[in-house]
Amino acid sequence: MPGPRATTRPHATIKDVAAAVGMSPATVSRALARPDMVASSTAERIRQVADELGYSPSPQARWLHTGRSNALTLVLPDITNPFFFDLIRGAQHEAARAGYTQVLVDTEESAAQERSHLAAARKTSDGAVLGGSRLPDTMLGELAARFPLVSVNRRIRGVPSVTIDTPAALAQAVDHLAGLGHRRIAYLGGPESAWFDDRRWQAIRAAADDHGLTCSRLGHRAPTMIAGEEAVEGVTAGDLTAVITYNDLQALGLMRGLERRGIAVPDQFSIIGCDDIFGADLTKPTLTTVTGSAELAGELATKALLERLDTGKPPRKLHQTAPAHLTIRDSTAPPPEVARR
Amino acid sequence: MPGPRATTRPHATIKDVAAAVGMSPATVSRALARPDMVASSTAERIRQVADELGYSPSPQARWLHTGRSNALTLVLPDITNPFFFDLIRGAQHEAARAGYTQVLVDTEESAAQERSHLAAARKTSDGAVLGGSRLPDTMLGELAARFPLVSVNRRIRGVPSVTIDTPAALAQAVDHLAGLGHRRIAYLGGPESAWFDDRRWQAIRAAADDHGLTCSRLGHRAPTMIAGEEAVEGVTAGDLTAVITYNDLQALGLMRGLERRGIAVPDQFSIIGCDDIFGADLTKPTLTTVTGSAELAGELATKALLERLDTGKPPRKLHQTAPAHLTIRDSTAPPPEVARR
DNA sequence: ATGAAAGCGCTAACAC
DNA sequence: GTGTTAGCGCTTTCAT
Repeated sequence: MPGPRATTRPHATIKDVAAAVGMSPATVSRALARPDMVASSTAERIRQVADELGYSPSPQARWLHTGRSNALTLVLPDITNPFFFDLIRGAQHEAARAGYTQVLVDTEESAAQERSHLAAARKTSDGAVLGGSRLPDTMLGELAARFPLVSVNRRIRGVPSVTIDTPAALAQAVDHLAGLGHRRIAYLGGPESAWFDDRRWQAIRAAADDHGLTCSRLGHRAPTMIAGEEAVEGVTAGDLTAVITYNDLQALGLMRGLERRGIAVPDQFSIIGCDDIFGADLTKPTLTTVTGSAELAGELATKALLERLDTGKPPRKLHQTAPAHLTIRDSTAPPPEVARR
Repeated sequence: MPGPRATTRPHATIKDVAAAVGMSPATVSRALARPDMVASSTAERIRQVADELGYSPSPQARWLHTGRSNALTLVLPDITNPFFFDLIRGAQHEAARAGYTQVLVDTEESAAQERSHLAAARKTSDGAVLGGSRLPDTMLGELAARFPLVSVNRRIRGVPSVTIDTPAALAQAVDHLAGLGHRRIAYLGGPESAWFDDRRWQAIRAAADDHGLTCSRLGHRAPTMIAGEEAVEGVTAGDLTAVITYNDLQALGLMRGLERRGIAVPDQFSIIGCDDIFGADLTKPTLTTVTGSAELAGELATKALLERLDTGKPPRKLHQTAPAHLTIRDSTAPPPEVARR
């Protein structure tokens, strides 16, 4: 019985090619993988016949021997967050360049999903890049010992990582606000499970201290526009004149929320975001934010992963940093009390 | 010699499990795949041991017999176009639900890359969803005969497809403009290789005719913000009062371009986009545009692909349509001559 | 209900 | 330079 797959004709196999050229499968294998181990004339002939038959070796069968699938997995907490777009593209570029296929999975911010996806990734790919993992450090450390892993924007003992240096740029952001005359600012936090949340807060607070600014922390919020919009109450409750948010999505939401309340940005209130996602320069006012190349981070992470795969050892530079800087746009201005003078 | 992969311990195999429970690999295979073919007590024991050993069958080895990789490929011309984000997520959802892995590839608008990626996809996955293919119809038709394919937003003879019904919504868009009093409108075209470009134009022209509007076609442009911004000249050259663009990216770019020229949207000029991407409601003015669920389209396409895989036959409904509608925001208003009265 | 054995497509020793 | 052979992890007859 033909069965369900009868409609798609099976691929030509190495045997078909071998039969067609009247040689053994081994010779065909060599001709294709290591042409120098074979008479150049036969190599040529085999290549040609393989082409005619549309043959190319099956990655799966090859895997049995080599243990390599030539695929990498990119694990993301939320594909729809624009921040990840460039990361995806950077990683994809680098993977393709090295002849690897990229598998993309979205864990939808769920640690459980991340676990199961990683378990699957172990079987189907040679390694994984984790963009903002939600799993505990210990688990990631253990996993990384058995399965090549590179973490993006989260530093974990024993796990190679690439981190965008947003803390440095956030210090610039505070400088910027201080320079404008702001005295009372705050940080609108991200998810508790986000490794970077605390780092960003520390960087901001330290810089605020340097300038003698009052700086409070406005709890933990989801990294979404909705969450930013909902934060309006907390933001307007005190006597703040500026807020730095965990990410741009929050900043955009907050901006919308303030506008709806009739609070003008930046005249009455300044906002600084983080990530410089698509859309940050489309709003009115455009968003002052921290720009770091997620694309570069994706490239570096994949490169590190590939290095690990090639050498079998952790990459030379275990923890890498990609630069970031403050991009000043229109959502920041002197606070009302200064502007009025 | 240990070799490069010495650091990662190999997975437990079916043999390990078999040895651990003192039974044959065949029984283990059955216990896991068809528990009903095995004594329930042994099935239970095997499952438990497999768990302890962290064993699960290798997809690659399984592929040798079944010819199935349990992976689907999603082929996109440009990952960074926000339009595709929801498509990605919808497809991913559906794939995950059915126990499939999703492989994502970005062809960067290149037909050559698309070809080579599809060739690779044939080996590594069971089928592919094409989001806006740039390949000729004939090639896709032939390929689809050998490899399960579903096309999104492009209808091809013999290839199952899911199309977002933007033409219907664009007719609404023209109605909307006519209702506001516009008499001379235009369509800013997309890439020539985009199947939908002509369809959109036809829909707009037909609707314009119905209303007795003058409607011109403003050539072919890349589906990017830059291209939209560059189109300002052409748009302002005539005596137009409104433009409908191929997609939102162009619309956003055009809006920016007009603003820079001091032309007020919507008071002096109305703009309607297409896709309702992230950012379309962030701009000021917010963008009137055509909203269609790319997520739904991704889901439907993947569902159709899975049906094809399960039954071996083309899906019941070869060509599906996902609804779309006009979302009226702030980038459209009566033209100056009407407003003045 | 379970086991033995063959074989999927390919590669890598090991002959010759 | 090329062929033979064994075997990767798994499923599936075919026996028992």
